[in-house]
Amino acid sequence: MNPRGQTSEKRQRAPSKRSLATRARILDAAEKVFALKGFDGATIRDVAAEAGEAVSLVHHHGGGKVALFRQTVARRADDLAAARLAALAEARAAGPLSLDATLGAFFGPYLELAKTGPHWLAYARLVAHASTDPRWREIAAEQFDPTAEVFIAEIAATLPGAPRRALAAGFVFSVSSMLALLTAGWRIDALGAGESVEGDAADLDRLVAFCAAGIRAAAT
Amino acid sequence: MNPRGQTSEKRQRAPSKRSLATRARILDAAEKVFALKGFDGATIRDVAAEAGEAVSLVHHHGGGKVALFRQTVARRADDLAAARLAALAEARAAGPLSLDATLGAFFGPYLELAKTGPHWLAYARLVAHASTDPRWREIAAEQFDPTAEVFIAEIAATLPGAPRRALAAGFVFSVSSMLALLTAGWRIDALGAGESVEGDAADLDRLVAFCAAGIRAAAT
DNA sequence: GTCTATAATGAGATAGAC
DNA sequence: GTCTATCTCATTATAGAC
Repeated sequence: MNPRGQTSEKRQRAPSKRSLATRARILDAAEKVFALKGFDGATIRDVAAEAGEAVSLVHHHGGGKVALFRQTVARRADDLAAARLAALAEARAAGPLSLDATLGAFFGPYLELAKTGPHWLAYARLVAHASTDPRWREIAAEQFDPTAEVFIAEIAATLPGAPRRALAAGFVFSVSSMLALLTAGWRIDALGAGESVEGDAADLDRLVAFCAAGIRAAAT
Repeated sequence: MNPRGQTSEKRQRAPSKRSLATRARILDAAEKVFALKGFDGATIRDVAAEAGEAVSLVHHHGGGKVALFRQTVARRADDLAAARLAALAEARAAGPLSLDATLGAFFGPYLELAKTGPHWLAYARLVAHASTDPRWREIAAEQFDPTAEVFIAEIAATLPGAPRRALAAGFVFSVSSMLALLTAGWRIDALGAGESVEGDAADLDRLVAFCAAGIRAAAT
C-alpha cells in the first residue's frame, strides 16, 4: 500500500497552485460525500460532481477510492490532534489539571472547530462511520490512538489507583457520547420533545458533566 | 411503501413450513451480512451465498434490498423491546426503582441476548449502523423510540425536577456507550493495553456505573 | 416456491489526446 | 494537470420454465 494514502511521501515536483486548489476542492467534496453516504454508499462520480471536476481527475489526485478515503480522514486528524494537545497545554498552564479540564481540552477543540463551518460536522460523521466499521480499524487506531493515550494518561494522573482498563473503557464511552452529540442530535431533540431546545452550549456542558462523572464512577 | 417492509400485512395463503425455514435462513444471513458490511457494502449476492440460496429467492422473500433491510432490523426489535419491558417490570416488582436498576433493565437484556449467540452481536452492529445513517432515521425512531420513552419516563421519576432534555441527552449518550461497548470493544482492549482483560462482566458493570453517574450529573 | 438465464444499469479504473 | 471516451466488471432486479 501507498498510492498517496500515507502521510509522508516524496514528490517529484512542487505542485502548481491550481493543482493544490483542485486537490483541496476534491478532498472537501470527498469529505462531504463520504460523510453523507459512507464509504460504500459514496461513489467517485458523486465526489467528482460535488467538486465540479472530471471523474478521472478524482482518481488522479485521490489515487483510487480507498486512498482517497484515507487521505480524507488523515487530513483533518492532524489538525485536530494539534488543537487538542494545544488546549491541554493551555489548561495545564492555568493550574493543576482537573478531570473536567482535561475532558474540556479533548472535547472543546472539536466542538469549536465544528462551529467554524459544516466541514467539521461532516468530519464527525466520517469519524463515527470509520469507528464502527472494522475495515477502518487500522486507520482509526493510527490517527487517533496516540492522542487518546496522552489524554488517558492525564486522566489517570487525576485518579490515582484507578485500573487502566476502567479508564480506557470510560474514555471510549466518552468519545462515543461526543460523536453521538454531533451525529444523533436529532434523536435528543425527538426524545426531549415538549421542552424547548436550549442550544448547543447547554448540551456540551451536559456532555462534559456526563463523562466526567461517568469516568469517576467507572474508575472505582 | 410496502413491499413487505412493514410489520402487519395480509397474506393470501399460509406459507409452507419449508418457505418459512427458507425465509428465516435468509433473514439470518441478511443480518450477518448487513452487520458486517453495512447496507451499501452488502450485496444481495452476499446474502444469497451466506444463506445457500439462489439470488432471486432472496428477492422473492426479501422484496428488494431496502425492504429486506427493514425486515432484518424490525424482526429482532420486537423481541428486544419485549425483553426490556419484562426486565423493567421484574425490577419494579423487586422494590422501588433506582436509576441503576432502570439502566440495568435496559442494558441487561441486550447483553444477555448477546451471549446466546453471534446473532445479537451482529444485530448490535446493525443497530449502530442504522443509528448513524440519516437514511434509517425513520425506521430507527419507529422501532426504538417507544421503548426509549418508557425508560426516560422511569428515569425522570427517580430524578424529580431534572430537565427533560437533559435526561434525553443522558439517555442518548448511554445508548451510544452501550453500542460502543459492543462494537468497539477492541478499542478498549487496545487503549487498556498492558492490563489483563478482565472479561465482559466487569465492562458491563462499568457501563452501568458510567451511565448512572453520568445521567445524575447531567440532570443537575 | 424454486431455479436458470438475462436484462439494464452503474460502478471503479485507465488510455491517450491536449 | 486536465479532459473525453471507453473498458471491464459487479450489481439489482425480473422473466419464465419447472
